Amino acid sequence: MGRRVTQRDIARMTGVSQATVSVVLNDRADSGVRIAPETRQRVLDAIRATGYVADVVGRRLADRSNRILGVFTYEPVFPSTTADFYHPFLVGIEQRAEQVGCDLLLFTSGPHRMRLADGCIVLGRSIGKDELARLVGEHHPFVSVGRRDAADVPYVGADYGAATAELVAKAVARGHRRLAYVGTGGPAESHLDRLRGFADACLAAGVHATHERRDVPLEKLEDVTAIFLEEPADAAELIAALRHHGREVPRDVSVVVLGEPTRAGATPPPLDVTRFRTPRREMGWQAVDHLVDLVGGQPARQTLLACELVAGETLEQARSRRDT
Amino acid sequence: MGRRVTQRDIARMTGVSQATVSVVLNDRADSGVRIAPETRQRVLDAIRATGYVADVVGRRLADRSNRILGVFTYEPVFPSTTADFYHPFLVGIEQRAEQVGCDLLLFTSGPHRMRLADGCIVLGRSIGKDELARLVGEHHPFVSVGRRDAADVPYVGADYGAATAELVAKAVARGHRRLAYVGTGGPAESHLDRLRGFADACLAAGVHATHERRDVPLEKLEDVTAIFLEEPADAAELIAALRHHGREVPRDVSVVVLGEPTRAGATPPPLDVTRFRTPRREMGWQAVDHLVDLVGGQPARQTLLACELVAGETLEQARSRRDT
DNA sequence: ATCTCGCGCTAATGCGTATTAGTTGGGGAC
DNA sequence: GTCCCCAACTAATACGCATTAGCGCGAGAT
Repeated sequence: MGRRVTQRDIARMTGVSQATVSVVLNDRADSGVRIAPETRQRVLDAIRATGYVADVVGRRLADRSNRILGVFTYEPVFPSTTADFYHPFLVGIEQRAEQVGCDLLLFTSGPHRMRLADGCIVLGRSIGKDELARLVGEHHPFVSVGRRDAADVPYVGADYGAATAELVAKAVARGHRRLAYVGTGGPAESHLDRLRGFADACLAAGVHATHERRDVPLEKLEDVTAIFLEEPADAAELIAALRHHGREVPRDVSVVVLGEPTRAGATPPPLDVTRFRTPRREMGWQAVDHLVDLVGGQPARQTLLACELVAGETLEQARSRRDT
Repeated sequence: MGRRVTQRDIARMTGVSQATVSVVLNDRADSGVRIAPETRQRVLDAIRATGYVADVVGRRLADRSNRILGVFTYEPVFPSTTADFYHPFLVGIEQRAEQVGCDLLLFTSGPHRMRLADGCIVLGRSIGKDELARLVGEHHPFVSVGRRDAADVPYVGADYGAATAELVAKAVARGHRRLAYVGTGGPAESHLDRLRGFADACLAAGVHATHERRDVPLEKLEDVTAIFLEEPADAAELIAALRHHGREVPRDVSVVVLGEPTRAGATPPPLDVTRFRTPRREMGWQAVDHLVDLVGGQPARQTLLACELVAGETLEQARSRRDT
C-alpha cells in the first residue's frame, strides 16, 4: 500500500518544484509568484489524477488553516440522557460547518490534540476553572457552547436567567406569592443562571422565594403555590409525587420547568408542561460563526441567546392551599 | 503572551540539545541513546517548570500518521428519521475510536477531502456503483458500514438475509403458508438482502411467497397470513390499516418487521412487534477495528454480524382467513 | 604509550507544507 | 551589443518533533 501522495510527488510527475505545486494549490494571486496557465493546468491535472489532498499535519505545522474545526465535550456524549441533550448542538454545529466549508474533528478524549484543528468548540454543562485556564493558556482559538464564569472565555450561551425571570413574572401575574426553586442551583453556570434569575425576579416582584434541593420532602413545599424545577428530566416524577401527596398539577400547585425534557428520559411528563426551550441548534450555529471569526483574527465575543417560552398547561392561577 | 514552549526552549534553558530533550521526553531505553541521570533530571525539571507539552502537530508530522479516522455519510444525518438511525453507529464508532486513540473527522460534505484522515468509514443505506468505484479508486483505506454489492469493498454489515430467513422459519413453524414481503426489495443492499433471505427461505420451506410494494392495496393481501414488512417505520400505519380493513393483528394476520423502528418515528407501533435488531453499535465498533487494521497494512475483510431476534407479540399461530 | 570500548551526548536529517528571496531566460528599448 | 526588466519559476527556510549516525572523551586493557 503506497505512501500517501505528497506535493513532491506531484512536482516530480509534472517536472516542476514542490513550491510551484504549493502555489498552484493555494492559488495565491497576490503572493508575487506567477505561474504560466499551462503549467498550472498540468499541475492541477496531476492533482486530479492522484486525488491529492494537502496533508493536515504538514499544513498546520507550516501554520496555515486546514478548514477543520475541532469539537470536544467534557462529559461523555453517549450515556443515555446526555446523548439527546448534545445532539441538537452537534446538528447546528455540523450544519453551519458545512456552510462555511469546514470539516469537524471530534476529539474522542479531551483537548490534548486541539491544535490539529484551526479552532475548537467545547461543550459541557460544567467545566472546572483550572481546565478553562488550561484552554485559555493554549493560546489556540476556542469557543464555549454555554456561558462560562471565567473571564475572557468566548462563548455562545443561552440566557437562562432572563427566561427564568420571565416565567417568574408570569407566575406572579397569575397571583403566585410563594415560589420555590427546586434543584442544585450550581455549580454549572446554567444552573447558577437559573437560580439567580429566579431569585432576582422574585426579589424584584416582592414575592417569597425559597431554594430547595431536588430531594426536598414535599412537606416543605406545602406553602408554595408554584414550583420552579431546574431539571426537566425530573418533571414526571415530581408531578407524580405531588399527586401522590394529594396535590394535583396545575389545580393545586403550578409547576414550571426550567428547560426542556429530552426524549431519552424514560417517562415523559403526563402534561404539556410550562417551560422554556434552549435554542440548541442556534447555539451550535453561532458557535461556529464565532469560532470562524476568532480564527480569522477577530476579537472574542460573549453572546447569550434568548430562550423561547412554551406556555404549556402547568402554570395556572394561584389558589391558596386552604381552598382545596 | 509568548509563543508556546518548544523542545528548543527547554534545550537552551538546560544547555543540552533539542534531541536530548526529545529522548528524555520519550524515555526510550531501547533507542541506543543514553542520558546521564542528572542531565535527565535537569531536563525534566525544566519541563515541569515551563509546563511544556509536546506539540501534537510536530509529533504527528514526524511519525507520518495523524491518528485521525474520517467518517462520512451519503445521506444527510439530520432530517428526522435518519438521525436516530445513524446515531448508534456513530456512538459505536466514537467509543472504539477513543479506545484505539484516534480522533474522528466528520466530513460535512462528501468524500473529496477523505485523504485528510488516515482512513475513512462510510455510512449510507445506498451508495451508487460509480461512487463506490471512485472510493476504491482513491486507493485510500476505507471501510463501509453495511454490506456493498461491489467486489473488493471492505465492510462490516448486518446479516439481514439470515435474520429474515429465521423469521420466515418461525412463521412457517407456526403454520403460515402464504407469506408476503412488503417493501421495495432494493436497490439498497440492506433491502436486497432482506428480500433474498425471504424468498430463499420461503422457497426452501415450500411455502407461497409474494413481493408487494409498500403501497399495495390491502385487498391483494387477503390470502396472506403473515406479512414481512421491510420498513420498520411503517409498522404502526400498516397495523392500523389492517385493523381498519377488518383484520386484527396478530389474531387474523401476523406482522413481522424486518428491523427496528427508531424512536423518531412519530407514532410508535401499538404492539410489541416481532422483529430483529440491527447491531448498530457493534457494527460501528468493528468498522473502526477493521479500518485500523487496514491502515496498518492488513488485508481487507468483509464481515456480517448477526441480528438479534425480538420475539414480540405480532407473530402468532396461523389461522385460515375462513376462520374469522 | 597506544588501542579499544562504551558512555553521554549532539548534529543532521526527514516528515509535508507555505512563504519568500532569488535565479534564469528571453525579449524589448536604446 | 548592452542593459534592463519581467514573467516564470526554484532554492531555501521554517515549523516542532523523532530518530540515528557518529563524535569526543575518559577509563581500562595490553
